[in-house]
Amino acid sequence: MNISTQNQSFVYHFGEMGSRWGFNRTVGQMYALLVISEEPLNANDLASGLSISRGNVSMGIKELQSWQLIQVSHIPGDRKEYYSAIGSIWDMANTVFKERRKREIDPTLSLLRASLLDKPTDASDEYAQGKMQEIHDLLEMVTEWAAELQRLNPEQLSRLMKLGAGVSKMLSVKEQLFPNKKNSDSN
Amino acid sequence: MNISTQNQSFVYHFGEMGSRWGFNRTVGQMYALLVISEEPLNANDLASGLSISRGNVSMGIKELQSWQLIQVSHIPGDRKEYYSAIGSIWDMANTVFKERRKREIDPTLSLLRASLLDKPTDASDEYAQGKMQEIHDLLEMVTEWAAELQRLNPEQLSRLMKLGAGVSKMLSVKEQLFPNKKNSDSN
DNA sequence: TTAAACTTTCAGAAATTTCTGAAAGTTCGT
DNA sequence: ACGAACTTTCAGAAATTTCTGAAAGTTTAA
Repeated sequence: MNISTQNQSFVYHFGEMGSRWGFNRTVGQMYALLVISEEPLNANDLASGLSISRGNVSMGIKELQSWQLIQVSHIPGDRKEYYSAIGSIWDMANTVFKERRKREIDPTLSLLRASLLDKPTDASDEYAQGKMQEIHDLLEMVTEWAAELQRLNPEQLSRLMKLGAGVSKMLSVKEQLFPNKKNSDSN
Repeated sequence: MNISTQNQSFVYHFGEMGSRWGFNRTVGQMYALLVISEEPLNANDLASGLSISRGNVSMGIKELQSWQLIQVSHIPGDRKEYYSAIGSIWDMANTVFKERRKREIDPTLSLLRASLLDKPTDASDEYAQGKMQEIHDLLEMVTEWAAELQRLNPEQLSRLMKLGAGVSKMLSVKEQLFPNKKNSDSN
């Protein structure tokens, strides 16, 4: 298998960026290749397409599976496994978000919660705990919100985003329609 | 300088996580330490507090400055530079978001735009471009939206997030109040 | 202008991550 | 039960990233 020059730069770039998104270069490249190819690919296709070893492909597939980003299929009369990217781009984004939350935010939240249970022993500990509390509250709010948003379907989400700046206008409309309890945050 | 055991785990954890957020372990630790310490710290404090070399601290500071996350100050009669985390936790989150967008999303968007200008040479190129277009549109929408949200002040943002699931209800209210052009996206 | 007090730089060392390829494991048809 | 066709594993090699510490650079005061 070889990749058209047009797609080469996409695959390569995805490799570079992939590493920032939590997986390594080859895994990023593998995923990019699977996303842009209409037909499912087998492990040898990936290895030859990206000029990497068969063993590396095997590990990469395992990784992509742990991210729930790819799907296995079979071709009658062929014993190889064929892989393809799962679902739409929205699904992909959703999955990556959820997965990163699980890997990056959740452990931090646990740690912060645990730290906040300790009694501060002096003024500087107290200051530190204050900051930790702030970080905790922010992370918690953001993750909860993200979870809410992920429950919307792409269509709703898309509409919401297209509101853009309108969102703040909407906020004030909402406040006027349903003026509820006072809004005195400690922020 | 040494760090209380209570804070040790926070600093260490931030180091581990930091690497996922785009900077390396030591830079993450340095930042964590600066965030939770009320008084500004000098380079030696950081080096001894984290048991790392003075040179490493210097590089870390440069990195944190490029992220615009820290501030320099001075103490009368002392020639050392003292560093502290800039602004509130909200500012920090904002800065990290903006910075990551610049480093991770923007280059991808450019690449995708460039790729989309090429004429596809065959059916598989065409399929690939379709996918790239989808990714492009998604990234563009999300970044634009993120930029909008960042323009809100923390208070507004916080109110918006606390709406939680209410956001979808609000969406439909808004549609009823201002039913405008039909909503026929190509998604 | 000199020297003390600091900061930065950067070559090479150390640590970490990723990759290869041979060997071991699995599955399937006969 | 065997062997062909595949996949996975994993020890060590290669590549990459991070860190150290000595040397060079900068700033300030006198």
